[in-house]
Amino acid sequence: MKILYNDGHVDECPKEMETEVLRHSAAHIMAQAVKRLYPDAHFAYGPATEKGFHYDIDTGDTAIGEEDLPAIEKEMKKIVKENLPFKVFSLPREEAVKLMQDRGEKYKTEHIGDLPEDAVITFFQQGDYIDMCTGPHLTYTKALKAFKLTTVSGAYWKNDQKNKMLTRLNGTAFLTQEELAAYEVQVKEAKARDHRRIGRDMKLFMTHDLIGKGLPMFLPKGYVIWQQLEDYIKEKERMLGYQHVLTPCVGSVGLYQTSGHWEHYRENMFPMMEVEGEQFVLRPMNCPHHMMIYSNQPHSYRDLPIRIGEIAHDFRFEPSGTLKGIERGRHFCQNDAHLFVTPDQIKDEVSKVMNLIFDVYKDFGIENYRCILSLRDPEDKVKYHPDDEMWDHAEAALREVLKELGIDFTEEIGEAAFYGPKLDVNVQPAVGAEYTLSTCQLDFCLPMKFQLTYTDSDGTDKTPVVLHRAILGSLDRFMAYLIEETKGIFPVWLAPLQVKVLPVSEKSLDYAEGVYKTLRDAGIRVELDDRNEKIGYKIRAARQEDKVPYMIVVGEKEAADGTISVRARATDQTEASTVEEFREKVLEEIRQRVR
RNA sequence: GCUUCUGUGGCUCAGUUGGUAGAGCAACGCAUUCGUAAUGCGUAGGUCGCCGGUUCGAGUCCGGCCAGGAGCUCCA
Repeated sequence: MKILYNDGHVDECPKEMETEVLRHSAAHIMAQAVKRLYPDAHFAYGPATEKGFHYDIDTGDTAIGEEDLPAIEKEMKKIVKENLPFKVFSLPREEAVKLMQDRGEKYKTEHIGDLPEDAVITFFQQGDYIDMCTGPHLTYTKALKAFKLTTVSGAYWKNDQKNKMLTRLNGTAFLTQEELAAYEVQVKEAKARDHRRIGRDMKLFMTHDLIGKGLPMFLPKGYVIWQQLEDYIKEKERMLGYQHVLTPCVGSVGLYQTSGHWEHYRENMFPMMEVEGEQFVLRPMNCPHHMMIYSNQPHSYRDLPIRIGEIAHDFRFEPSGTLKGIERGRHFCQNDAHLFVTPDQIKDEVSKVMNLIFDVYKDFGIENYRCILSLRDPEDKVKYHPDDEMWDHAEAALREVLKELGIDFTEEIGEAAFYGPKLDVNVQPAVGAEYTLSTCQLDFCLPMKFQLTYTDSDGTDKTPVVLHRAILGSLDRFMAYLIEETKGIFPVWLAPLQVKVLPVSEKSLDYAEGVYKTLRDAGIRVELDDRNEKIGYKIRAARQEDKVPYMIVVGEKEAADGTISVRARATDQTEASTVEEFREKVLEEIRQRVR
């Protein structure tokens, strides 16, 4: 594939750049089509993305909706067929500004103003459409062979909420029709994996208007998984010296004024309520409560580190547009803990937290994640606790530990908590943007605000350092991720239903009941399908609806020789066993948490 | 919150240019007692998200609200 660079030369495109160039050119061709159909449209940014391309457009008074996409797509096909050549030219700044102004491109004009003084301003043109752009691009429009417009959404100009909301037209393009078709299949499969769909189909959780938006409720089967996760992580934490507490979901406004949350995050909290002249809020996080637990009694340096953990209910007034099933709600349950440590224990404790995170990921088979060191924006003195020395120290400490542990990470400016830097572990869900699963945060700030102390070896009072950390993040979100990773086919120890007993006919019902009771009494989550249906039907239901790991088929044959026929969901293989053997096997799998 | 799209029985969907609702699966009943991915027949179930408007008449047109999807912003 030949491509045109902004210095005018044409060259063979490096393989790894082909799709990106293609998509970027597709964005230009889409813009050209839009300009033909909507002459008053003004264009902002139109990049290639990981999944396709988009262009942000100010459509003036005429709205472009999804129903308009076919017409735009048709016009694009026409442009492709016209096989227009891409041309490139550059202009001095003044002339560039004039060209864009003359064409009514106010966003492009503004963009020129943001470019550095010495920037070479280049334009790509196909037919009568001219776009300010650094390229490179295709050489002819006919090279765009496989594309599709997908959705219309909105995006703020320069991604700033204070700016105008533009119309974002989204599409995707591939080198071949086959790749495009494969992509469409993949999108369909991702939708089928969406935790919201599986959660409803498998009756794991529900929502209802009368309860309120962003407030999912866990149903019996979903709560089974929840409880397993809770037991699992608490056990891990106990082994590492954590102590668990229970604190209320409400706190006084004064508590959050002390912590600084009231000043920094009041907008994201449910509104204050007043009773008997006292003011309270639903808590959005647990740090202040745990600070108060620490300060309940004096501490010696010998007591540290102290690790306070809680499976804690929190409430945050998330904007309605950000809510997403159990991945992000207005109520959620954090796997939270605060570690109170001396300065020279920081490294050791951070590395223990990171090891715990990776240990847990290994247990669940989570492999696709990335680590981010979230730093403050030094310019932003409002959002972040103003103490540069503290910040430099904390950020350096965290960075050093990560390097020592050999963890790959990227740094992101302006992503820190107001009280300190974070190490976030992010994952990509089936549908939508990536999110943080686990976090470890270093905090020199809140211990000061709460005047926490410990007595050091020299008899003086010192301020402890606090590590905030969440391993499963919120149980809700972790469960959402697990649902999507497993497609609802959970390992035995997590499965809401572990075994289903399927009698071949009512003749073998008595024997089936005996098998059922043996397993139930051993603590195995088992159901008996005593419906008057054929065995094929019951297997289909157990597979598709329950996604149960083990199906036990019993008929007259089994009843006669006292065996059971075990069919594994994972392999669809059947093997004979005795109920006692099977019971021990399953119990062992549960104990071992076999994946 | 913003832009945009969507909203028909538990689920998946049909419903032509406005004339007072259909299917499959699930549920229930009857028959069948049947060996590893759907036995047959039958019954019931919806004032088409809610409210208002236009019209002789609205699931179908218009407005508002609610909820959901996609994305943007945000996520202590």
